[in-house]
Amino acid sequence: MALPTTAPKAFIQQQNLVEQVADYLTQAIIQQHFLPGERLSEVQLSRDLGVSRAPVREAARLLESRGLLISKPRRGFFVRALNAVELEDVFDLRLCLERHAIQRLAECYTPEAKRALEQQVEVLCEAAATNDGTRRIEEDLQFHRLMLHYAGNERLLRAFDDLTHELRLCITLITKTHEAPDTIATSHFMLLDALNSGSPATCREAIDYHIGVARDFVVKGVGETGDNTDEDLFPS
Amino acid sequence: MALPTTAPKAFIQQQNLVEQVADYLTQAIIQQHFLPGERLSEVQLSRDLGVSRAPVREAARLLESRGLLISKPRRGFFVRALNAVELEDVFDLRLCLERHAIQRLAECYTPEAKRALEQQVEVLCEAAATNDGTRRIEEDLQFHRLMLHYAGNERLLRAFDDLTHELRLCITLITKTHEAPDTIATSHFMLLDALNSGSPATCREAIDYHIGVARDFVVKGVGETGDNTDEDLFPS
DNA sequence: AGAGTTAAAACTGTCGACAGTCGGCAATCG
DNA sequence: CGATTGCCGACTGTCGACAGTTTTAACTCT
Repeated sequence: MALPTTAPKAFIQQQNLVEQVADYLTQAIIQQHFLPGERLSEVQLSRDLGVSRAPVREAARLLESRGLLISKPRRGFFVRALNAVELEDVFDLRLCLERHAIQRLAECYTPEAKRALEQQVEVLCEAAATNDGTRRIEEDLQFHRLMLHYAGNERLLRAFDDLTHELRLCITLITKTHEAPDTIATSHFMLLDALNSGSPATCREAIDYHIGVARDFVVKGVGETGDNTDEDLFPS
Repeated sequence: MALPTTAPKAFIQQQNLVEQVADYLTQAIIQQHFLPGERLSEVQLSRDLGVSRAPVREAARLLESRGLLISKPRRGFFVRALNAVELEDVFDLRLCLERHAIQRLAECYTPEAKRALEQQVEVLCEAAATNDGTRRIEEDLQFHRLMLHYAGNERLLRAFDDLTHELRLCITLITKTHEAPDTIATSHFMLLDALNSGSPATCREAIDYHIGVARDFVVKGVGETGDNTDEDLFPS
């Protein structure tokens, strides 16, 4: 009963309508087809997508749990908008998670993990040379995701994934600004070197610097493009 | 699937049906009226609660995002069961979050925060003297929640809340085991002392010790009561 | 003309129903 | 007697509809 390694299920088993709608909404929000604070009409969405409202509602709840949408009772779902404080909080939590992860990883830095991370840095450098801002950011996030993965704590990885959804919420704002490919490369090689050294202190320094740079970059980008400090958008 | 003894209809009167169902399910799961790995039938739940399936489905999705349920396509929702590895991961992430929080808190330890935490320790000590295991644990968690709260990062607090839902999944298993009231008290006074000292190193030591004790306590409790290592319950 | 009031339109929350699918059971075949 | 195949029941995924509420727009009065 052994199946071929390449999953044939992918061809046969079309995924749920809920997941399809969720994917569509996620992409639409990330690509700013729906602007922050904008209200999403269930009926209009279901009409546009050719499905009923039930899958749309469930998909919206899914995205709400991921922090991409906010629901107001009897009002519907709104695209989440991050203000400056929330953005700081997101990066602070990211620092918290990645500090922990890199130190755990340093404790059990297998050759496999080393190889995977080095390969991903190569891919990242390649992407950094292009003009595709979205791809640069995705490959960057993928590198960090790999770090979290090889740190060996699934729950930690899930927390990181939850966070990246919110990151993507505003990160497209800065895809236009072009960070120098060299900077990106060195920045990540520093992390690899720190892992090779095996020193917790060095790892911590490296990740602190790395995320600090990323935070400044995003905060600056959001500040320039116009931040969303409208408090009405964020009911408790 | 035996219906919990508490009258269901009484719950369903006031706010969002979805949230009411979610609260009901949460309580039922925490109080082990639904056992880990057990399947929840949408139709039966909706019949028992006197609502239609839509709110039940949405509530189930909510609980899935909180890690209390797991959905299998075309099969339905199952009560999440934590195996030993996942439990370790949960406590590792908790350590990560609380380490960060207590150090942030030490940086901005206002009198208000100090007072609130001291008061909560009093409440906790009072609860520790009783035989109400659930209340002991809730007051304990509330103390830690306050720490996270006064650390001043809403997103960090949310991550912690997400985690506590999973903690409660298995924590009731040990409500019977009775930790000495003195131990609980000293354990938390240590944290207050560390915060008063203002030393990051001391804070870190205190929280490491504190959570280490809690982890050992829970892991031991789960090990005794019978762990759920059934891999079938955890599809990717 | 502007502010307040009221009526209509649109939308969300909830419901019951239908169809496709999954798991189990029995009958059949080797 | 064991394995396989076809069938049956139960359940999930999805849909369209109704009721209550919110928003919008028209309308009246000053």
